[in-house]
Amino acid sequence: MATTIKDVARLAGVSVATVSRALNGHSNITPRTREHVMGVVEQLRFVPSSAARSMITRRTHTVGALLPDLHGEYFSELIRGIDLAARARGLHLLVSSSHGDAVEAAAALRAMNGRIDGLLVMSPHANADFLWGNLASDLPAVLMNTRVAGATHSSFAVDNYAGAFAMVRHFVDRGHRRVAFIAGPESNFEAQERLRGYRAAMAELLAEECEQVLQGNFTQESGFRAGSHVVALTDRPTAVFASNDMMAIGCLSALNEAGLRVPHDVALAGFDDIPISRYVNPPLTTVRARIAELGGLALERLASAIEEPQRSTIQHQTLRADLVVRQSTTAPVEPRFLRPLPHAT
Amino acid sequence: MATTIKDVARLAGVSVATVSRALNGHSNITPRTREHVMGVVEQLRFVPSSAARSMITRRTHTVGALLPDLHGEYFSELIRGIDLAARARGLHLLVSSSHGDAVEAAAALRAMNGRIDGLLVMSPHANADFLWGNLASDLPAVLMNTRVAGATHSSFAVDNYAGAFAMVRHFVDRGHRRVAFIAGPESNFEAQERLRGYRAAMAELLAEECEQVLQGNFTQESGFRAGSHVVALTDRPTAVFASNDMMAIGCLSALNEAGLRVPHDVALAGFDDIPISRYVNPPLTTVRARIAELGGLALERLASAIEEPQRSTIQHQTLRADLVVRQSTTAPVEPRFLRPLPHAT
DNA sequence: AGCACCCATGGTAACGTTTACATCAATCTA
DNA sequence: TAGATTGATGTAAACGTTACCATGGGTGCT
Repeated sequence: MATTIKDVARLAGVSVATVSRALNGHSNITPRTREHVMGVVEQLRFVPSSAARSMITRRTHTVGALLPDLHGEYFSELIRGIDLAARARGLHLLVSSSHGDAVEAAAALRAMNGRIDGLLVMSPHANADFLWGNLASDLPAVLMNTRVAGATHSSFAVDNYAGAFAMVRHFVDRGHRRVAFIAGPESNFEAQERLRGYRAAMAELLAEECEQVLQGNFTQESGFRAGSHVVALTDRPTAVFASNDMMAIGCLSALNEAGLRVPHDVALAGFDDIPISRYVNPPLTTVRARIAELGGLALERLASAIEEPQRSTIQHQTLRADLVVRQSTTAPVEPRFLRPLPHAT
Repeated sequence: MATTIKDVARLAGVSVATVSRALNGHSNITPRTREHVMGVVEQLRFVPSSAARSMITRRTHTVGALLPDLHGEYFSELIRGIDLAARARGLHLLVSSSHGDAVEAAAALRAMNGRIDGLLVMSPHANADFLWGNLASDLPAVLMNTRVAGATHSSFAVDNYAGAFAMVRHFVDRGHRRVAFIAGPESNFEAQERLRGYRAAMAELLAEECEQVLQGNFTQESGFRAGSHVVALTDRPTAVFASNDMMAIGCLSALNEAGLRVPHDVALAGFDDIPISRYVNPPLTTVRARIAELGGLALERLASAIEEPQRSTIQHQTLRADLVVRQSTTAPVEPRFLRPLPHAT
């Protein structure tokens, strides 16, 4: 049988209220009494039941994270950012991912009800109806890289559109004309935005050229397939812009296997700047999405929305997505002649 | 104000007990009544308070995961495996990571107390004393790749020792004599085991040669540094065995920048077989650790320990770690000759 | 027809905390 | 010195659910 606050009270010779006050650091208690009580708490290795506690305080000190399929460094970065910020705030993190469809995601959301004080959402299934239908109306929530559902929730997003646009501009600046694009999953909001940025840039900067969009789903494997496809094209593009780094790496592998060298034969770029991108060969030009920061900021915002619901207003913040130029798009120089990389941080 | 079971009972014209029975699928209730009640539940969008529920049932339907710093694909794979298995069992997942030291980890553990029905542990700080001192004695726990603390908890582990041994044998079979090793963090149990495997194999298979161990901490960056170091060595090793894939990839990058080609000039291998390993250039020879499977198995075991504590015995299971030979250690062939050139015309 | 039994349902006591309110001693003020 | 004030502590009522026990209407058996 677990020890309860009553056991502590009895052994310490005080009332349960006093124990509670000691535990919660209330001011109206003698330091002497507090020490004494805490001593007994230590002795009994007592830990208050968080269930009972959160039943009455209506706080769980836990936030949920509704995430899409967890794959690759993108998500370990995201979770890392969230977890770090959560720990700093003394919040626990309940993760839920891998929902095949909206029904599953909805079920996951329902199941979280009552277990969490707030919710971070990054889900392809998340739209206005979905959230409205499955979220307790008074549950603070912050959206990440998700289709903004009216103005019902705060949101943070990477500027996928501008990032993609900038990348195309980079290619154009370097003289490329035939720039292919490897798209992400159609249902994914980020993928859509990146595609939109690509299309807009192509239309504006290379009006005479046709856009060329290859299918992909953000996995390395799909990048590999797209890469194989690029190789076989009659009018081969001189540059390939994969809409995330994982696909770029898969694509790179396919190009290499086909004997094409990057950037000599084909320039290649990705999106996200996951940590590994610096270390592939050649180092990958990409757009820095600062995923961990995104997660951290979203959590901070959520935490303050939880702490003072009245003061917090709905805000939408967009994080700059900066171009990170590395060798996969720069001059075809033998690696051995390159200077040490000026590593951007 | 949130709706409670009483509101449902009142509106449905039944007692709270009946509503509870309907919700929990008890048998002693008329289908007709159940339907009626569930109708009202839907109508009111009622979700039972899990705090109140777990207070009386002493079940949270949540498992905790105490993990080390989350970095890279290793952890996204691990979490993915755990999350998938947890979802299948209807369990929630509370993650806690990024603890700088044992004190922080202990605090995290304490804080989880009462919130979880069981715990998965993968932590460099976890040893017998640590667990005994901070874990409620009746909390089921399963260890993953962690120093086995007596026989107090079940555990799952990758056979790091055998995997490392096999990799050295692979190098030796291919004619290498000077095989360097990039170690992981000293405090990390897996790193220790891999190092031990390397040392044993060197002693047994290459008795005349000296082992050569370079420092590392499992990050790409440390692999990069180790790689730079390798380049500068007077008696350069012909093979480098990085004790995880991330470091291998970082090392590869350093070797490339220095103008050394893999596997032509130096053979290179990693450990883990994270998904990206297939897609680097050249594809990385490694040892498959099946991380996601490990996480899934550990969760399954934990779940059954939770469900029938009396029947579950303490077991230690070791997962085979198989060699995966790719091009980073095989014949020095120009990539361009590996496949017939598919001509783009 | 009468009796025993079953089973759906209702009433209510837990579960372990926090918190408003009551109490009481001690100190301060006039 | 008496009354007011402060501040520490105790008492008990919540919080929302489940589980035990009681109840009573219906069914089956003799």
